[in-house]
Amino acid sequence: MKERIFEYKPAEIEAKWQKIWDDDRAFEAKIDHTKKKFYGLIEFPYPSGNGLHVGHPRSNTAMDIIARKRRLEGYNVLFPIGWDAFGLPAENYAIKNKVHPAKITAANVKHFKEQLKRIGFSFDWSREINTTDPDYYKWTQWIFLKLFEKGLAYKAEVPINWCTQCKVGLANEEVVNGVCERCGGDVVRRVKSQWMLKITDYAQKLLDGLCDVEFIEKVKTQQRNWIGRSEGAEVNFTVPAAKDTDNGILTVYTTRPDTLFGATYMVVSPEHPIIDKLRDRIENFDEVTAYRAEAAKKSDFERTEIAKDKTGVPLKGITAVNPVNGKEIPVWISDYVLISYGTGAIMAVPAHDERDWAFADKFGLPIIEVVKGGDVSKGAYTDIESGVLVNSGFLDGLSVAEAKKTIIEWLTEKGLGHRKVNYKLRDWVFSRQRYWGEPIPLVKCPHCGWVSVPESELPVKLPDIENYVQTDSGESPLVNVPEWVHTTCPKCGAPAERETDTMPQWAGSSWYFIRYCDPHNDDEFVSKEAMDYWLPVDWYNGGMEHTTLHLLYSRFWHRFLYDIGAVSCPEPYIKRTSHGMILGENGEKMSKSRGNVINPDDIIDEIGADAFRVYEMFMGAFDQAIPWSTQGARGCYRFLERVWKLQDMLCDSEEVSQELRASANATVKKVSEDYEKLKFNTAIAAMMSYVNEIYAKGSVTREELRILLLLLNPAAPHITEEIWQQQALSDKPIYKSSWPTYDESALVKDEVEIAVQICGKVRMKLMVPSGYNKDETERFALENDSVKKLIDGKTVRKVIAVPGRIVNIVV
RNA sequence: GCCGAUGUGGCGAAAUUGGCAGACGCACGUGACUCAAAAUCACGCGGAGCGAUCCGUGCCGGUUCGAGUCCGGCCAUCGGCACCA
Repeated sequence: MKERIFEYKPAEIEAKWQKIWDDDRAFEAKIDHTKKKFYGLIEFPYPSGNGLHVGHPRSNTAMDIIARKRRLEGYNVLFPIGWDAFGLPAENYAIKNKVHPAKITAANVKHFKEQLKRIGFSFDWSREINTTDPDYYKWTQWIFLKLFEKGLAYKAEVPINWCTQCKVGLANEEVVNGVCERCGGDVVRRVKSQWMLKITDYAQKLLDGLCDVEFIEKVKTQQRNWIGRSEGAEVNFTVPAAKDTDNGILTVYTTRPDTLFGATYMVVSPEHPIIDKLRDRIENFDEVTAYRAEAAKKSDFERTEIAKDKTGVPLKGITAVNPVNGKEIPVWISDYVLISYGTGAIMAVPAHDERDWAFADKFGLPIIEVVKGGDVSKGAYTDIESGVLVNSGFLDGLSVAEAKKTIIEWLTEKGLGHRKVNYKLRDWVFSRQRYWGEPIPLVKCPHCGWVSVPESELPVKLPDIENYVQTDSGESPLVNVPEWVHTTCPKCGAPAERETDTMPQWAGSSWYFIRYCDPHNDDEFVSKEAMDYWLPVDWYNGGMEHTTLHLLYSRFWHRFLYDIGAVSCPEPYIKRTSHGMILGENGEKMSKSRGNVINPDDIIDEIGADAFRVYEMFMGAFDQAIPWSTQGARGCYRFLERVWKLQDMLCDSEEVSQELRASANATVKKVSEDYEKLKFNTAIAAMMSYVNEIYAKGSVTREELRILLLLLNPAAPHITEEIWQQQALSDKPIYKSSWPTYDESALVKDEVEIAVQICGKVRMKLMVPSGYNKDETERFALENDSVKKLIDGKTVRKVIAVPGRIVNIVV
């Protein structure tokens, strides 16, 4: 082996190439209609004070590999980056230290940017955006106004989580096990007037849209479950006592209208309006009131904690009439019926619903079997496949499916009910009583009501304030800025007040991928040309934790923008994949309190960005949670060092080239395919094997090295560029080169090794000329002397031959 | 409780989807180099046995010439949802 040229010094090489890419503006995307576009997206980070952690680069490196590969394949690639910078940590820091959140955010962004740049991602930094930039949130506000104008934003009284110690409203994510995440104080529900977005209007569209996109199945399933579509019927029961109100009708929602004959009582939720309307007719109103107060006091947490133990109170003096058979049944209230779903009232069929059964069992209510197949004295029979209707008049003898159809037709005809679809999806609570968010651009006028701020006056900027703490009543700190709050009505000019609530963190991230297409446009949120060229996003990778919030919210906004003609495709993302979490070395989730956090800077200091990137991709299956191993990362450094030292093994022997050709071709095929399937671990393993093979031979030709460098470049861009340049493998750098192709015919070797089995057990291995078919392989094996010896004296009963793999001889 | 995923060496994991289980890497062991160590290179590395062989992919059963992979029934771990009628 020749003397080594010089040592592998990642720090020098990486700084050098990062500068070259910057100076060259190598990854800036420009619209070019002669080229096919590829838009690759990763979730833009929240620039937290802790800096980057090793989880971020997993997603980023994966998409960087795809982006770099696409460029080599000739695509015009958009791979942008930005900052999701509104949010609670910056605000909490501001409250504590009386520093403007913008200041700390800017410092964090600077730190994150340095860290990301060190890793060598091929982001288009010229398109960097920041959700807290007024030039950005101007358009977030603009989209909100569109929603408002279309009636999709409305104000409603909804319960929020209120921390009794901090005296602040908390987001659901901040409530952990019923107490405040920060101070451990009790969290109670408090009704507040909030801006809501009518995402429920889009439930069906968001569900249908899933059919047209390539999301991994897990994501689709979670979104479907979250939207929670169910088909059933609304049925009107008459309540004679309520004749004067509601026309004496109480409507329920049920997915089992077929069991209508089995309804033995009704339950309304404690919040149901009918209770107050019937107050004079309810004989035990005091008891009912006490129960309602008890239910209201319970937090959501308590309600679910005691989910299995049913409670309730009968509405004495009130009965309902089952429309199908005229039977009078009692009416109860219980908190197992939710006011927010269906009609807030149910018909209880204890024989065929587990919750109703538990309730009936506890309070001694009658249980009538109407679907045969189980033992309703022991528990509810809920099977809908095999049962047959009984005790059900004209439904007797029908299957559940037939009975459903028949009863719905009957109800519809008589005007007693109709088919109904319900969704679990709730409207989106959109306001926060916080400072560090986009101001909601509305003005409340005593004469005109809520009025939009005119587009020409956007953005409504956040004013500078001193104190970021919410008021005692839980209002946003913006209420303490009278000169900002007091304004005039844009419609009538009368004195009016601005909305002081701000938007949630999800707002800015619901459309950022659109802004990336045209980030510096002052006149529109995106130009038609940019949007038509770049959208939709071809491939979006991100965490599973965003499946039901960010991913659903952004699909909602995009679909809305499509409906009003502002964007030209209905779905924003064609393909969505997810990465697994990186755990600490002890296999637990990385966290400061566990003391198992790995700082990427330390790793890069030791082994360089390339080895860090390679390790993040090699450590295990991309979609699974994997514990970090610094030793394992060092192994990847060793691999790159071995690649570096291939420079000492260069030769121009025809023979060496011949011998490596088949492996090189196989590696191109394997790596090309595995990168696409996000199977980075096996792609890198294949390159390692290829390098091991070269070491076994002791030399490599320029062409075979060239192929390896191209394949490895997306994962380890710096070292591969440097070797490429050192060895003058081309007059242009790799990032301006082309992805290697493979020669299918060169994949075939002269001979293949197959296994010879006797009765399913491997007895020996045999080299067989490749290209042999089934019969030829079989004959070849049976004529082999060693094989003959193995089956000597036995009767061959059957031979199974699989060309290129195996011959199994049954004796 | 419901939905989803996973279960393979000391560890992270592979296995062309029914065809040689453990590729690749970590850790470990032996040797070479070295005064020595580190680094590097070479070899070994599921278990039992000197051996030919036998056993082995969470457990029990089945289909098949052949099962990590398919079918039936369990167990365990992780993630999401959770009184949604």
